[in-house]
Amino acid sequence: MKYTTIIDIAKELGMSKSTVSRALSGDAHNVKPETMKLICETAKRMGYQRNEMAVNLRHRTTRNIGIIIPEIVTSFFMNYIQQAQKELRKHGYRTIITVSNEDPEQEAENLQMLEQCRVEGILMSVCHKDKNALLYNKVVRHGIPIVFFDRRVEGMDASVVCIDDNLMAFFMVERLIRSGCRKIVHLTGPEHIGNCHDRYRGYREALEKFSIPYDQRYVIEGGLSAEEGSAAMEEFLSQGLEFDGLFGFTETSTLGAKSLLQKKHYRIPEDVSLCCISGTTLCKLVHPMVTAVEQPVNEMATLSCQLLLNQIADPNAARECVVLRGNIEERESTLAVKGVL
Amino acid sequence: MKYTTIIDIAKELGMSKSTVSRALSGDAHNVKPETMKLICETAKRMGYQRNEMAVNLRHRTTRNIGIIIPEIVTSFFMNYIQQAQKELRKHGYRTIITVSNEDPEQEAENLQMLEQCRVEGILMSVCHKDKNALLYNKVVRHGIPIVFFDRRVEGMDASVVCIDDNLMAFFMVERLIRSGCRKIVHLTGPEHIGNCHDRYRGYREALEKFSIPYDQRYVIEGGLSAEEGSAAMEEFLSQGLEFDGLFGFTETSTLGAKSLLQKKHYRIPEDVSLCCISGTTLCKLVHPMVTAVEQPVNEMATLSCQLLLNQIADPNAARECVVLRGNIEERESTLAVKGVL
DNA sequence: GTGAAAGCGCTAACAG
DNA sequence: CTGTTAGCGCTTTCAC
Repeated sequence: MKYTTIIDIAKELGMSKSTVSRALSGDAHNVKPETMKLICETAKRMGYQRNEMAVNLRHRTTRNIGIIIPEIVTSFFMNYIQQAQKELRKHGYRTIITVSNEDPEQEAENLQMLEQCRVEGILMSVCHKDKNALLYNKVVRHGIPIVFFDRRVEGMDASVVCIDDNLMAFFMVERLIRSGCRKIVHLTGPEHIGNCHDRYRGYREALEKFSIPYDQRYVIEGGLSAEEGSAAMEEFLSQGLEFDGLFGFTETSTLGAKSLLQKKHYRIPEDVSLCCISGTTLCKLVHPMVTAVEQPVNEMATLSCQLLLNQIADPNAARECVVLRGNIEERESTLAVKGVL
Repeated sequence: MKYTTIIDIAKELGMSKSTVSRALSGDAHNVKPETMKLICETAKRMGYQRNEMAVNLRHRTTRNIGIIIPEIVTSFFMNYIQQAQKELRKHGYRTIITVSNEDPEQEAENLQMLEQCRVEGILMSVCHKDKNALLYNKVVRHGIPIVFFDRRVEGMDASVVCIDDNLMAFFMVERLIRSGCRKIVHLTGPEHIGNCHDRYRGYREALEKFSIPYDQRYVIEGGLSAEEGSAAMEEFLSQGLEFDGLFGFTETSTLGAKSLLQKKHYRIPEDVSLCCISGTTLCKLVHPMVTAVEQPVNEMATLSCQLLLNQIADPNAARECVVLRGNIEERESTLAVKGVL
């Protein structure tokens, strides 16, 4: 397998590789139209494919952007990537996607790999709120701009795009309360994810607003996945406490909890008792049992790409911290029942 | 932003760049241990990051594998990527992921981009059963092995890993029939996706086995997404035909159809009336209303990676066509109701 | 409008 | 064990 090079083309046509290079990079100003046409045609005929490595090496720039996400099971990040890729491609950038699997070490490896591929900027959602913080700073100081999205990370010299977790959580819990819930379980997320602290605060603030006493037995770590959510719910149930509402951390863990409740033949007031913050299609499918805040994932992607590109264009551009607001999804109840657990 | 090069290190230590290169690539056999140590330390101190472009250019090989998938909304492909990436990384390969958005033109672009990045092989799930077939062949003939997965494509000189759509569909529909369904709607997929023909055949064969007359009004194109599935269901309902079961093409479109039925206050026999073939967590979450064949996505990923690596190692390795079998998921019914529509 | 030559950062013979 | 040299494929001055 031998790729055709500009030298092959030059030989074939008996001219210098410079001319071929010029023609192939569309420098109409410096090559006769007929030569141009001739070269392009033979290039096509010979199946020429420009070697990006060589170009990059020569140019000392790659048009590569790295994306680092913590997981791939949630559709949120998929949607993000989809949109970001679209946006970046428009500006002639390729994307290299890497997944850290919620593991800081793997994240560090990914970061290094991206540096070795000489990406010009990085879009990143961290897997731990501070474990790799020094590393991020090192990369940024080295001149590779990073834009953080979705997951909070503190004290970085970088732009951030995220949603107002605290406020959204407050809204959600407030809704539960207004619809009659008083004993609300809160499935939090893993301690190392910054956002869950903000949501927890929102939960407490909402309770406080309505003078509902806080009981820490109602707060339980529910992980990220459905399995974890389900297990956490089981753990909660084992305490034998009464409850009438649930506010979960991820959509998936919330659904996991719900499916456990169903298995145990709990009757759930379908339209209000569960809620979570998400950015996914999942909610929309899983019939109207979950009241959710929809994360504005497209906006997040577009914005973070823009911030990154700005910073690539002008390294001294001001860092920005954009806090987006989610859309609370009102969804009609299909089931008439609205009992208690 | 200037990256440290081996020359910088060589200068710093007053030795030749070859020695530095040797040390940094761990050639312990040809460099004195102390020099080795010295070099590695200064490299670290100076923040050296090997330039992959240069290495690739020199080596004339990239350790890059391209992945082309048609869409990113279904979790199936996400799971696939996750597993494939893990597998390939184990063997020292990077992955470049591209999404075609079900658009053959974009797929062609992706293919070209991957060639320009000199990937050593491609894992590919096509977006159209024949539109780019010539192109695929061209790439393969040029010496870049492709392994196709999940989506069928005919007449390629390449390995394929897929599931037995025909048989799985037959199983599913048979189950519906055995549980009492007689008027089964079939939401097929887009015509250009090869798999849906196999599933359609399975549907017909099952009907035939039980001597249930085929009525083409019960077969309707349901697209891929929830929205499409929902719209298709609406279209079906407008015909005013009775039905008591549904066999969908994708999990998402099936769920879309279900959510429409719910909105219209249909009562669905929760545990048997709907079914689809999928490879996702979605099914598991969406309480036990969908009987599904679980696509063995991990197996598919592992296998296709292996086939690809084999072919990279030995271009003349025989092409294989592996047909996997899905697992029919038995799921307990949580709702006691089991009425008719 | 075209060609000659230098060099991006690295590796791999070939000498010593 | 280490240094010298050539060259991967391409772009880009600088001449002509």
